[in-house]
Amino acid sequence: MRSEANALPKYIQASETLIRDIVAGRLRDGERLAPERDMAADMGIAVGTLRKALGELEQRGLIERIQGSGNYIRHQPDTSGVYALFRLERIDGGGLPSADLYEVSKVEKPADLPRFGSSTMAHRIRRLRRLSAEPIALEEIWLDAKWADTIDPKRLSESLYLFYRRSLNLWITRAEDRIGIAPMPDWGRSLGVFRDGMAGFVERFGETDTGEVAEYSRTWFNSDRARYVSRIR
Amino acid sequence: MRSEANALPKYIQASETLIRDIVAGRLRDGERLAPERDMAADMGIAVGTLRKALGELEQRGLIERIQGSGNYIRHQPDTSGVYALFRLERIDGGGLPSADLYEVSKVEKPADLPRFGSSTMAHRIRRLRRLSAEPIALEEIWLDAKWADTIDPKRLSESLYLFYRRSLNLWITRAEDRIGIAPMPDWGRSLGVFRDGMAGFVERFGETDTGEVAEYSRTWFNSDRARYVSRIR
DNA sequence: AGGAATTTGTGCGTATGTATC
DNA sequence: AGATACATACGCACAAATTCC
Repeated sequence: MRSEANALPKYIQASETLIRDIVAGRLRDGERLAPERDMAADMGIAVGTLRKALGELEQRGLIERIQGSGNYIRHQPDTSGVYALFRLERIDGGGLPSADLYEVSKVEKPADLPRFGSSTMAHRIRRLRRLSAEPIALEEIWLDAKWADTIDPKRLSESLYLFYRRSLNLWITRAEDRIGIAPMPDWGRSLGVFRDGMAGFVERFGETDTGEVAEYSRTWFNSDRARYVSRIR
Repeated sequence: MRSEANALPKYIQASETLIRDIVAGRLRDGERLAPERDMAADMGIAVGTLRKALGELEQRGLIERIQGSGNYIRHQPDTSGVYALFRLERIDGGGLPSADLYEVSKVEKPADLPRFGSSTMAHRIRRLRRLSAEPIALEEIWLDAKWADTIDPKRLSESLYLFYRRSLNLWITRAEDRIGIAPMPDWGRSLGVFRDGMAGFVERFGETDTGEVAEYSRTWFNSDRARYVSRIR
């Protein structure tokens, strides 16, 4: 029973409203939501419909539902949120991620680059990755030129995905990583990440909500100091 | 409203009944289930309750629900379902997984093994992993002895996780993988997986629904032939 | 081709169980 | 122990997609 033709189901409208409120920061981490009956009344929908929406949020890990207590926001914007896509950690556990910018340039996509995106040009970003100050990886990101004419290196100080969202309105929501072994790249010598020899190697294809591949990146990490972590399900 | 004290919710009873029927093969792949109203009547529960159970099955990928048509079994016992946790693929893409059993033994957990599970003993399973017949990895699985007194190698022919479920009633639903580089193990020489040198290395902690770590495994894979793939979000 | 029958999807309201405060 | 709040369960009505005749 939909109020308007062609409208999305109410439970999806409700969940998307709540998701926007959470990621926009209007609802803060740890905060308790209003009781389900009150929220449902406010939104003009039935409790069962709202509960279906809350179920979606729970699945995404945005809220925790505790019987007899309430529904609580679970959203750490600076760890799980922005760094959700960063999968390297120190062998001795954890570590706070940071990055030194090393190069930003706009170039023709080289022939040996995997195909992605629609433009023939791409921005190439090279960074030195650190975990708790220790250099652990070299990173080379290729951003399809479709998403930006130019990139101001001054604005790249923080998380790259944060920059994508804030400055380019580009939301990378999915990624496919392929992990293997490869020799470290020429441009990375003398940066103190590796002594020599082989490195852990991560290829990433970053996708938007629509499945478009906007970004391709390669990361070489020192497997003596760091490893790639994947949590499944 | 539960018919008996301490009983599981009806929707969980219903979903578990259906799951058993599917994995036991009583319901075959592609088969259409009876209409929801009929099934609910047969099981003596309300349609909404049954639908919640069917939602669980859909999430696990065991059925496909098509509006206006019906609910269909989707269960490829040896591909997507059981191998959902297998993350290696050939560099040239895909490949059908199989395994040769190499050793099964019950041993005291060595001191250098990471801590997991409650028992001091563990079953050690060593396998050669293939993708489309080509050897690509060595695998060493440590299953906490809590879950089985003995393991019959004859029953280990197929998927390990299928064996866990069917024979041990153990459901591995989550895992944490850590990927790096390591030298291949001594016991793996002469199995034709590697020429020499370093291998991709995957450590896995397999968890049950309750978060208990039941299994720890190490996999060494030939990075010339295979890579680890992680799809995010 | 088209309409009727079938089947799943959405939405509502209500009653009761159970965990938390 | 009582109040509050989420969880389970039921039944019904209508919408939307598919199938059948």
